[in-house]
Amino acid sequence: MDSTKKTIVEESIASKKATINDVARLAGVSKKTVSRVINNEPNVGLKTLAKVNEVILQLDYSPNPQARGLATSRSFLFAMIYDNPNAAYITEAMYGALSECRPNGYELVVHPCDATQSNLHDEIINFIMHTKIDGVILLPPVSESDDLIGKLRAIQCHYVRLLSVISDDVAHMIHFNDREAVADIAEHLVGLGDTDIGFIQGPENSKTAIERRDAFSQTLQGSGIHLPANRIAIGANTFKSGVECAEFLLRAESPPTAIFAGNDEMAIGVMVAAQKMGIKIPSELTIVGFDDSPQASKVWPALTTVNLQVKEMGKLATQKLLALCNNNIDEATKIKSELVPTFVQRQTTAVPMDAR
Amino acid sequence: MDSTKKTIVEESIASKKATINDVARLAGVSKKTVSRVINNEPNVGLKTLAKVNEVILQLDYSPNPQARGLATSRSFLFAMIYDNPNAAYITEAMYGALSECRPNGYELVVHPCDATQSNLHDEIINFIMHTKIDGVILLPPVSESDDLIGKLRAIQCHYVRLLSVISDDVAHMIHFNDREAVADIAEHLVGLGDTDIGFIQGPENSKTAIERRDAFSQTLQGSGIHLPANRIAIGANTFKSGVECAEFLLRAESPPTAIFAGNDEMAIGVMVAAQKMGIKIPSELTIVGFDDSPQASKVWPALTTVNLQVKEMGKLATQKLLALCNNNIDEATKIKSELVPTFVQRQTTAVPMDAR
DNA sequence: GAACTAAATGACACCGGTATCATGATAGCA
DNA sequence: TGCTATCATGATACCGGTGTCATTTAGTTC
Repeated sequence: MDSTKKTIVEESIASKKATINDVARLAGVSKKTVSRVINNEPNVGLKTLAKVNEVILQLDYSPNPQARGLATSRSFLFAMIYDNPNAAYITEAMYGALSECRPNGYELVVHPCDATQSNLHDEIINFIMHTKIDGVILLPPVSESDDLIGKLRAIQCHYVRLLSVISDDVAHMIHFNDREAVADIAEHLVGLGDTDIGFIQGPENSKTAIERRDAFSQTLQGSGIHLPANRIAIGANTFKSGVECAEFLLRAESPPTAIFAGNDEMAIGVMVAAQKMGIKIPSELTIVGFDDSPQASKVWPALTTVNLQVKEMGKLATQKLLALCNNNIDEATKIKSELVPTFVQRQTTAVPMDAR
Repeated sequence: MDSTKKTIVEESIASKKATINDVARLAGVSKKTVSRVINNEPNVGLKTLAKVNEVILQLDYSPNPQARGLATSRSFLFAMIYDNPNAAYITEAMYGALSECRPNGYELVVHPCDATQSNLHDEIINFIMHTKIDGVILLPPVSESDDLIGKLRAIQCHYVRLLSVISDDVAHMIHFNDREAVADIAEHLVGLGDTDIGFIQGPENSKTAIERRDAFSQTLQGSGIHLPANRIAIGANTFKSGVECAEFLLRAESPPTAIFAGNDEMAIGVMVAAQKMGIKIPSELTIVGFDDSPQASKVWPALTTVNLQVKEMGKLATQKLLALCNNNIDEATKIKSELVPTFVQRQTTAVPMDAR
């Protein structure tokens, strides 16, 4: 009764969300003038500006996104498109993106997809056409497809891709310098005194995976260490493949003293495989991962890895997207587009060779 | 040159997204009739129906969501609101929700939030008002707040909450039967022969955490086992607090032989703490978690836990939300609203007491 | 075949913004 | 003082759908 009454009152208050006409009437101007104020258009008198802003505040007015979208054929929606099993990676990127979306009146729609799907690209294009998404952020590995980018260009959809290899102009890309990070790892291992090192790479069709392998091999080469083919195992960036590849490498007659896995998932697989086989970490086997996933610091011993700064990437990508949507390509170009991952030393590389 | 030309042509083709007027003209009917067809309204002639559908297919027409939204004051957007550090939980829930959103023409917006923020609820309400979100899915623990629900009701926003404790009508809630799952765990431990058991609970202000503790304590009681206060440690559902609580419990003069942690994060913390202290799992310490997070199967030994079926919850919640948005409360009520988590035995509980 | 009912369809206003263009006001300058 | 040039503002059409209500068409009934 009392509560019912209160609810009704509250509803009636809440539901009377103010429109631009309400603001215009109360401020004694036309709705076009209110529109000017909302969009920071020039040529509004100072007194008018103040009055309109006052009324906007008073009515807690905010423009109807649907109406605005209809008039301008925009949706004020960005989408994050990913095909990536790493939940932490995704949520981090989302946090970063949202930190820029919200203050600029955009919302973020999620669009996970299945890379094995044959018509994947068309499905994505369809999604964008039907929802009128203003721009998309592409996470690796789906960001690596130039075919998809071509289709996005064709429908004039703004995009920014997160990539480990430079393959677009800087206005449309955030690039994390994998080579440099991988070099750090190689040098770290060399510094520990390891000379017989195993490597577990990601899938063959991933540019990132190949890039990491080549950078690793080349840096080792620079220190006079050769990475032979039988020390390379090809995984699928999954925990299970990490276990399998580790078993393969560690079952060799004289196994390597260190293993670098192309991502944390696989590195943790290596740890589990080693522990099952009774191999002590790090005194008998040094392990390095890549990603700094949350699990890396939640295993024992804690995993040495590389932090990709995914949140920061999501943030920068969104800044670029916002610039692109305002047709300000210059600005999009100026925004930082390269991040250097940071090396994170933990316990899996804690014992130098001469102390083992 | 050639490529430029091609791009322009593609653009011109792509940009001429058909409108309802195009369909109407080509089908020789009024746009209102097309609207009827789109919305499955009754009273459309069979021949007309066929013709319109044919043209729709031919033009690859789909209605403009902004225009539709403006006319009906809907946005065709759902939001997932969460304040939960567990990335896997979130992405699973998202997958489940999306599997229902997409076929029904809805998109999913993400809205993480910060529980420590003082004006959290108002911020959420603001978000919904400004974006005209049609309905929200609330993940725990933010789903536990009745204050927030009251505010949602006041602005007439549809919602469905994921909860471990029944505290709403079934049309607005998916309930996972924690008590039953916790009872399974308690019985499992008793079955192993453990009688001295430690418990790490989540934060005091979480209903779920309290629920789990009470259910655990009561089930043990039923088997004649008492859970004394000094065997209970209060954590924060985080890895770090799991480590700390484990250290507290295991440093006792005669430590428990088994520990049940209120979630996997903390359970993995227990594992790391035990391993640091040189305690063997499971031969010297039995451990059980709760959540079946991806990590649970990626630690060694693999963690015994409980699978909450989060994806399924996201799916069911969205089904209810769709029904609610169609003002079909009956249907929303009928959709399954209770899930029984499934017990997942792995290696951390592999050795019965008499074999230790 | 007239009268009546129900089904099928269309005309038109409307949702809440933006874009275009016209108009009024103000200031600068000859 | 008169005449522009520029700034400030408003009138009105429009974006692409949906809701209301009037109208046409087809089907019954007697």
